[in-house]
Amino acid sequence: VLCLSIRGVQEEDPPDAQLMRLDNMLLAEGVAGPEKGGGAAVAAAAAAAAGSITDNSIEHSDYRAKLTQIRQIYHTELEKYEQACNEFTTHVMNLLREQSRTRPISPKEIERMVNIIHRKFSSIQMQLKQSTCEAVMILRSRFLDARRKRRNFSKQATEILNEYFYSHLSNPYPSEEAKEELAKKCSITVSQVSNWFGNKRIRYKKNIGKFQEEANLYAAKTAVTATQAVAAAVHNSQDNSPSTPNTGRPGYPIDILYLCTDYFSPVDPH
DNA sequence: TGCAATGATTCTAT
DNA sequence: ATAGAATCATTGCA
Repeated sequence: VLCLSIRGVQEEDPPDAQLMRLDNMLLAEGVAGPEKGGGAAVAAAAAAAAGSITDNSIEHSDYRAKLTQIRQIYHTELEKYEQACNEFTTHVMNLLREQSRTRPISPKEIERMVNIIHRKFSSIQMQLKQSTCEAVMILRSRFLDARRKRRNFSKQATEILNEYFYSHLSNPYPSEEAKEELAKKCSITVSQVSNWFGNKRIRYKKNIGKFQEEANLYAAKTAVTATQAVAAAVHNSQDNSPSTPNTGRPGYPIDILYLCTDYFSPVDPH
Protein backbone atom coordinates (compact mmCIF):
# COMPACT_ATOMS: atom_id res chain seq x y z
CA VAL A 1 0.00 0.00 0.00
CA LEU A 2 2.75 2.37 0.94
CA CYS A 3 4.57 1.51 -2.22
CA LEU A 4 1.55 2.22 -4.32
CA SER A 5 0.89 5.49 -2.60
CA ILE A 6 4.47 6.58 -3.21
CA ARG A 7 4.26 5.67 -6.83
CA GLY A 8 1.00 7.46 -7.09
CA VAL A 9 2.59 10.59 -5.75
CA GLN A 10 5.45 10.29 -8.15
CA GLU A 11 3.26 9.95 -11.15
CA GLU A 12 1.26 12.95 -10.23
CA ASP A 13 2.16 16.58 -10.19
CA PRO A 14 3.46 17.82 -6.88
CA PRO A 15 7.13 18.05 -7.78
CA ASP A 16 6.20 18.67 -11.37
CA ALA A 17 3.86 21.49 -10.53
CA GLN A 18 6.67 23.94 -10.06
CA LEU A 19 8.07 23.23 -13.46
CA MET A 20 4.70 23.43 -15.11
CA ARG A 21 4.02 26.75 -13.46
CA LEU A 22 7.36 27.93 -14.65
CA ASP A 23 6.92 27.25 -18.30
CA ASN A 24 3.30 28.21 -18.18
CA MET A 25 4.33 31.62 -17.06
CA LEU A 26 6.97 31.68 -19.74
CA LEU A 27 4.54 30.79 -22.44
CA ALA A 28 2.09 33.41 -21.33
CA GLU A 29 1.82 35.68 -24.29
CA GLY A 30 -0.70 38.37 -23.54
CA VAL A 31 1.05 39.55 -20.41
CA ALA A 32 -1.71 41.88 -19.35
CA GLY A 33 -1.47 44.20 -16.42
CA PRO A 34 -1.04 43.10 -12.82
CA GLU A 35 -3.62 40.39 -12.34
CA LYS A 36 -4.81 38.76 -9.19
CA GLY A 37 -2.52 35.97 -10.39
CA GLY A 38 -1.59 32.80 -8.61
CA GLY A 39 1.84 33.25 -7.14
CA ALA A 40 4.40 35.95 -6.68
CA ALA A 41 6.55 34.32 -9.33
CA VAL A 42 3.87 34.80 -11.94
CA ALA A 43 3.45 38.45 -11.04
CA ALA A 44 7.18 39.01 -11.18
CA ALA A 45 7.38 37.40 -14.57
CA ALA A 46 4.56 39.54 -15.88
CA ALA A 47 6.20 42.67 -14.56
CA ALA A 48 9.50 41.72 -16.14
CA ALA A 49 7.94 40.92 -19.47
CA ALA A 50 5.82 44.05 -19.51
CA GLY A 51 8.89 46.11 -20.25
CA SER A 52 9.54 44.54 -23.60
CA ILE A 53 6.36 43.80 -25.43
CA THR A 54 7.69 43.50 -28.91
CA ASP A 55 5.75 41.08 -31.05
CA ASN A 56 8.74 39.44 -32.62
CA SER A 57 6.97 36.27 -33.52
CA ILE A 58 10.02 34.70 -35.11
CA GLU A 59 12.09 34.96 -31.97
CA HIS A 60 9.16 33.86 -29.95
CA SER A 61 8.57 30.72 -31.92
CA ASP A 62 12.24 29.96 -31.67
CA TYR A 63 11.98 30.36 -27.96
CA ARG A 64 8.95 28.12 -27.82
CA ALA A 65 10.75 25.49 -29.81
CA LYS A 66 13.66 25.50 -27.41
CA LEU A 67 11.33 25.34 -24.47
CA THR A 68 9.53 22.38 -25.98
CA GLN A 69 12.85 20.71 -26.54
CA ILE A 70 13.81 21.15 -22.92
CA ARG A 71 10.51 19.81 -21.76
CA GLN A 72 10.75 16.84 -24.08
CA ILE A 73 14.17 15.94 -22.78
CA TYR A 74 12.90 16.29 -19.29
CA HIS A 75 9.98 13.98 -19.86
CA THR A 76 11.95 11.29 -21.61
CA GLU A 77 14.53 11.36 -18.85
CA LEU A 78 11.83 11.22 -16.26
CA GLU A 79 10.27 8.26 -17.95
CA LYS A 80 13.61 6.57 -18.14
CA TYR A 81 14.14 6.97 -14.43
CA GLU A 82 10.64 5.77 -13.75
CA GLN A 83 11.24 2.65 -15.76
CA ALA A 84 14.59 2.03 -14.18
CA CYS A 85 13.03 2.42 -10.79
CA ASN A 86 10.34 -0.11 -11.57
CA GLU A 87 12.80 -2.56 -13.02
CA PHE A 88 15.05 -2.28 -10.05
CA THR A 89 12.16 -2.69 -7.68
CA THR A 90 10.95 -5.88 -9.31
CA HIS A 91 14.51 -7.11 -9.37
CA VAL A 92 14.85 -6.59 -5.64
CA MET A 93 11.46 -8.13 -5.04
CA ASN A 94 12.53 -11.20 -6.92
CA LEU A 95 15.68 -11.43 -4.90
CA LEU A 96 13.74 -11.14 -1.69
CA ARG A 97 11.28 -13.75 -2.84
CA GLU A 98 14.15 -16.07 -3.59
CA GLN A 99 15.59 -15.42 -0.19
CA SER A 100 12.28 -16.07 1.48
CA ARG A 101 12.85 -19.76 0.84
CA THR A 102 15.89 -19.82 3.06
CA ARG A 103 14.77 -17.32 5.67
CA PRO A 104 11.51 -15.73 6.70
CA ILE A 105 10.97 -12.27 5.29
CA SER A 106 8.24 -10.12 6.68
CA PRO A 107 6.07 -7.99 4.42
CA LYS A 108 7.21 -5.08 6.45
CA GLU A 109 10.77 -5.69 5.40
CA ILE A 110 9.80 -5.78 1.75
CA GLU A 111 7.89 -2.63 2.14
CA ARG A 112 10.86 -0.96 3.74
CA MET A 113 13.15 -1.99 0.91
CA VAL A 114 10.81 -0.71 -1.73
CA ASN A 115 10.44 2.49 0.16
CA ILE A 116 14.18 3.03 0.25
CA ILE A 117 14.53 2.37 -3.45
CA HIS A 118 11.80 4.79 -4.34
CA ARG A 119 13.22 7.48 -2.15
CA LYS A 120 16.53 7.16 -3.92
CA PHE A 121 15.02 7.40 -7.35
CA SER A 122 12.82 10.20 -6.22
CA SER A 123 15.81 12.28 -5.19
CA ILE A 124 17.42 11.64 -8.54
CA GLN A 125 14.31 12.84 -10.25
CA MET A 126 14.37 15.91 -8.09
CA GLN A 127 17.81 16.72 -9.37
CA LEU A 128 16.59 16.28 -12.90
CA LYS A 129 13.76 18.70 -12.23
CA GLN A 130 16.11 21.19 -10.73
CA SER A 131 18.49 21.20 -13.66
CA THR A 132 15.57 21.45 -16.03
CA CYS A 133 14.28 24.45 -14.15
CA GLU A 134 17.70 26.03 -14.39
CA ALA A 135 17.77 25.48 -18.12
CA VAL A 136 14.37 27.06 -18.48
CA MET A 137 15.41 30.03 -16.39
CA ILE A 138 18.51 30.59 -18.49
CA LEU A 139 16.48 30.36 -21.66
CA ARG A 140 13.98 32.80 -20.25
CA SER A 141 16.57 35.37 -19.25
CA ARG A 142 18.13 35.17 -22.67
CA PHE A 143 14.78 35.63 -24.31
CA LEU A 144 13.83 38.58 -22.19
CA ASP A 145 17.12 40.34 -22.65
CA ALA A 146 16.54 42.06 -25.96
CA ARG A 147 20.05 43.43 -25.95
CA ARG A 148 21.20 40.08 -27.16
CA LYS A 149 19.29 40.39 -30.38
CA ARG A 150 19.70 44.05 -31.14
CA ARG A 151 19.57 45.14 -34.74
CA ASN A 152 20.46 48.57 -36.03
CA PHE A 153 17.63 50.52 -37.54
CA SER A 154 17.52 50.99 -41.26
CA LYS A 155 19.30 53.99 -42.65
CA GLN A 156 16.00 55.42 -43.72
CA ALA A 157 14.56 55.11 -40.22
CA THR A 158 17.58 56.79 -38.68
CA GLU A 159 17.23 59.54 -41.23
CA ILE A 160 13.63 60.19 -40.28
CA LEU A 161 14.42 60.18 -36.58
CA ASN A 162 17.37 62.50 -37.03
CA GLU A 163 15.33 64.85 -39.13
CA TYR A 164 12.79 65.15 -36.39
CA PHE A 165 15.41 65.49 -33.70
CA TYR A 166 17.37 68.25 -35.35
CA SER A 167 14.31 70.15 -36.47
CA HIS A 168 13.00 70.10 -32.91
CA LEU A 169 16.31 70.67 -31.26
CA SER A 170 14.94 73.27 -28.88
CA ASN A 171 12.53 70.74 -27.48
CA PRO A 172 13.35 67.24 -28.69
CA TYR A 173 10.53 65.56 -26.83
CA PRO A 174 8.02 64.19 -29.30
CA SER A 175 4.47 63.84 -28.06
CA GLU A 176 2.81 60.49 -27.93
CA GLU A 177 1.13 61.14 -31.26
CA ALA A 178 4.38 62.27 -32.82
CA LYS A 179 6.06 59.16 -31.52
CA GLU A 180 3.38 57.00 -33.02
CA GLU A 181 3.74 58.67 -36.35
CA LEU A 182 7.51 58.34 -36.28
CA ALA A 183 7.18 54.72 -35.29
CA LYS A 184 4.88 54.11 -38.21
CA LYS A 185 7.17 55.88 -40.63
CA CYS A 186 10.23 54.01 -39.38
CA SER A 187 8.56 50.62 -39.00
CA ILE A 188 9.59 50.38 -35.38
CA THR A 189 7.68 50.42 -32.13
CA VAL A 190 6.77 53.46 -30.10
CA SER A 191 9.01 52.36 -27.26
CA GLN A 192 11.86 52.05 -29.72
CA VAL A 193 11.23 55.63 -30.73
CA SER A 194 11.29 56.60 -27.07
CA ASN A 195 14.53 54.72 -26.57
CA TRP A 196 16.05 56.39 -29.59
CA PHE A 197 15.17 59.88 -28.41
CA GLY A 198 16.36 59.09 -24.91
CA ASN A 199 19.69 57.92 -26.21
CA LYS A 200 19.94 60.73 -28.73
CA ARG A 201 19.26 63.49 -26.24
CA ILE A 202 21.77 62.26 -23.73
CA ARG A 203 24.45 61.56 -26.29
CA TYR A 204 23.95 64.79 -28.11
CA LYS A 205 24.12 66.72 -24.90
CA LYS A 206 27.19 64.87 -23.79
CA ASN A 207 29.21 65.76 -26.82
CA ILE A 208 27.71 68.36 -29.09
CA GLY A 209 30.94 68.77 -30.96
CA LYS A 210 30.76 65.26 -32.22
CA PHE A 211 27.27 65.81 -33.56
CA GLN A 212 27.89 69.23 -35.05
CA GLU A 213 28.47 67.92 -38.51
CA GLU A 214 25.37 65.78 -38.37
CA ALA A 215 23.39 68.70 -36.99
CA ASN A 216 24.47 70.96 -39.83
CA LEU A 217 23.64 68.29 -42.33
CA TYR A 218 20.09 67.86 -41.13
CA ALA A 219 19.66 71.57 -40.61
CA ALA A 220 20.56 72.15 -44.22
CA LYS A 221 18.24 69.40 -45.24
CA THR A 222 15.26 70.82 -43.40
CA ALA A 223 16.21 74.25 -44.61
CA VAL A 224 15.99 73.08 -48.18
CA THR A 225 12.71 71.37 -47.48
CA ALA A 226 11.32 74.44 -45.79
CA THR A 227 12.49 76.66 -48.58
CA GLN A 228 10.91 74.42 -51.14
CA ALA A 229 7.72 74.28 -49.15
CA VAL A 230 7.56 78.03 -48.90
CA ALA A 231 8.32 78.37 -52.55
CA ALA A 232 5.62 75.94 -53.46
CA ALA A 233 3.12 77.59 -51.16
CA VAL A 234 3.68 80.98 -52.66
CA HIS A 235 3.51 79.57 -56.18
CA ASN A 236 6.65 81.43 -56.79
CA SER A 237 8.09 78.95 -59.22
CA GLN A 238 10.95 81.03 -60.38
CA ASP A 239 14.11 79.58 -61.89
CA ASN A 240 15.95 79.44 -58.60
CA SER A 241 18.48 76.70 -58.27
CA PRO A 242 17.52 74.46 -55.34
CA SER A 243 21.12 73.70 -54.56
CA THR A 244 21.66 76.99 -52.78
CA PRO A 245 19.94 76.90 -49.43
CA ASN A 246 19.57 80.51 -48.42
CA THR A 247 19.74 81.63 -44.85
CA GLY A 248 17.69 84.00 -42.82
CA ARG A 249 14.43 83.37 -44.56
CA PRO A 250 11.20 84.27 -42.88
CA GLY A 251 9.74 80.79 -43.21
CA TYR A 252 12.52 79.05 -41.38
CA PRO A 253 11.99 76.40 -38.78
CA ILE A 254 12.91 78.18 -35.61
CA ASP A 255 14.81 75.22 -34.27
CA ILE A 256 17.57 75.66 -36.75
CA LEU A 257 18.48 78.76 -34.84
CA TYR A 258 19.41 76.61 -31.91
CA LEU A 259 21.96 74.62 -33.77
CA CYS A 260 24.79 76.93 -33.01
CA THR A 261 23.66 77.91 -29.57
CA ASP A 262 23.82 76.24 -26.23
CA TYR A 263 20.09 76.18 -25.69
CA PHE A 264 19.66 72.48 -25.37
CA SER A 265 22.83 71.67 -23.56
CA PRO A 266 24.19 73.65 -20.74
CA VAL A 267 26.74 70.94 -20.25
CA ASP A 268 28.75 71.30 -17.17
CA PRO A 269 31.74 68.99 -17.47
CA HIS A 270 32.20 68.88 -13.72
C1' DT B 1 40.30 41.99 -33.96
C1' DG B 2 39.87 46.18 -31.41
C1' DC B 3 36.99 49.89 -31.00
C1' DA B 4 33.35 53.29 -31.74
C1' DA B 5 28.47 53.42 -32.61
C1' DT B 6 24.12 52.04 -31.21
C1' DG B 7 19.80 50.00 -29.35
C1' DA B 8 18.07 48.36 -24.93
C1' DT B 9 17.93 47.97 -19.99
C1' DT B 10 18.39 49.40 -15.28
C1' DC B 11 18.61 52.61 -11.69
C1' DT B 12 17.78 57.11 -9.57
C1' DA B 13 15.56 61.38 -8.95
C1' DT B 14 11.76 64.28 -9.71
C1' DA C 1 5.22 57.99 -14.99
C1' DT C 2 9.13 60.07 -17.18
C1' DA C 3 13.83 61.89 -18.14
C1' DG C 4 18.57 61.44 -17.38
C1' DA C 5 22.55 58.79 -16.55
C1' DA C 6 25.18 54.74 -16.45
C1' DT C 7 25.78 50.47 -18.24
C1' DC C 8 25.23 46.31 -21.02
C1' DA C 9 25.50 43.62 -25.31
C1' DT C 10 25.69 43.63 -30.11
C1' DT C 11 26.89 45.52 -34.61
C1' DG C 12 29.81 47.07 -38.12
C1' DC C 13 33.83 49.25 -39.67
C1' DA C 14 39.08 50.13 -40.07
